Amino acid sequence: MSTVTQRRQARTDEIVASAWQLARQHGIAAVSLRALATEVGIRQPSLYEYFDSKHSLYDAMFGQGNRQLLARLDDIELPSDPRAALKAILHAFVEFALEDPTRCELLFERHVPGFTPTDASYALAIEALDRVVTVMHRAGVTDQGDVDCLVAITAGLMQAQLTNDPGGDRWVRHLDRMIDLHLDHVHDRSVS
Amino acid sequence: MSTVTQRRQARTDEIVASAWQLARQHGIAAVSLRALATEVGIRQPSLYEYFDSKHSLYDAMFGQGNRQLLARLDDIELPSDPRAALKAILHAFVEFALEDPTRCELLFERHVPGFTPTDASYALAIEALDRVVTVMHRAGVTDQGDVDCLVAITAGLMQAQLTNDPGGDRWVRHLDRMIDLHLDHVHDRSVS
DNA sequence: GTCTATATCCAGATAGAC
DNA sequence: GTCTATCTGGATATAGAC
Repeated sequence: MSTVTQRRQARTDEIVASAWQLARQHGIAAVSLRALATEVGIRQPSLYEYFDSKHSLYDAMFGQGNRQLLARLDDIELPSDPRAALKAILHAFVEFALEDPTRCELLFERHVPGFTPTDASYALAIEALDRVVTVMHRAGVTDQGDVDCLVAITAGLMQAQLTNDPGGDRWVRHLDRMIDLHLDHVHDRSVS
Repeated sequence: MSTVTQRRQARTDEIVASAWQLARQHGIAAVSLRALATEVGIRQPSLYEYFDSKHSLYDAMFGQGNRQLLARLDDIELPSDPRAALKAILHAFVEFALEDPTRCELLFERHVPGFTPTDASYALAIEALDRVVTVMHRAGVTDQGDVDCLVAITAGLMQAQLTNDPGGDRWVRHLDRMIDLHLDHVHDRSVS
């Protein structure tokens, strides 16, 4: 990679980082290109050297967030016990979501009116979900309905936590219990 | 109530109804006072005769939505069996939410940046939740953690349904099964 | 690649005549 | 109670000089 390309990439990364900072301060939907340019230390039109539109800025943020999620899922060492492995990966997912509510807004909620990720960025989100589903399969959760339920339960606890008590654990502390309950349920059905 | 007051109230209701209509077309956050005035057939500044600010318009919508929810919960005939009653009221809740995604956005999600309901309106939301919790208590769900879980599970299924398949039942069709599973779990614990 | 300047459009809110 | 006119501020995006 040429030095020019490197510099450009570094600048782009810096802009995205500043955008996240603004988003954390005022909400993901309230990021304006004016404020972003000020934050970076350039004039607003100069941003168009790096992003075709505000939409493409959001897409870059969406992609980066999902790459962070994938990296996180890569980092965890999955226990060999399938049930423990499922707990581990779902915990990692929830922890990732809770540690940055703003990132959560962009990645998992619909807080940016009119924004839809490009296919390339969306593929990253699909891949992350796929990894979770794979671990579910290994734990014996093969029925699509059961997968849907477990995903919804995890998301429900996470969402309630984020909305009502960010930083606390009133809801997410029940995650393990809910996973056990559901896995037992799935297992009981398969043997009967 | 005087005729003048009646007329004024009728006009106010009409404005709120038009606001809901616009919200359903373009999203709850995209309601503008200009478009609203056009829809009603008056000029934009005239809206301030009925609402002090856009915030207070949202608050009126929030209050109306919650009053509709309370009316719905009043309407259903609760079975005498506590478990059946819980299923009935949670189904009513979910059905209410799914039949109008836009109303859901304002009542249960955070899709209006900067909007927080007044205490009076928020009290209605609390009352609705209280009614659900009361039925939970009667079904033996007395532990706050269990209440939180059931609420989160219901919301999780509802949210997944709304986001991924509005109008369908891929997620919400599991609601009864999840309620049974959870109630059995609560009961097993209490006898052991 | 960054700038100044500007186009274009939109928003919520207020003043004051009628 | 409704209007016209306007204030004030914001947004994204583009043109073209340097």
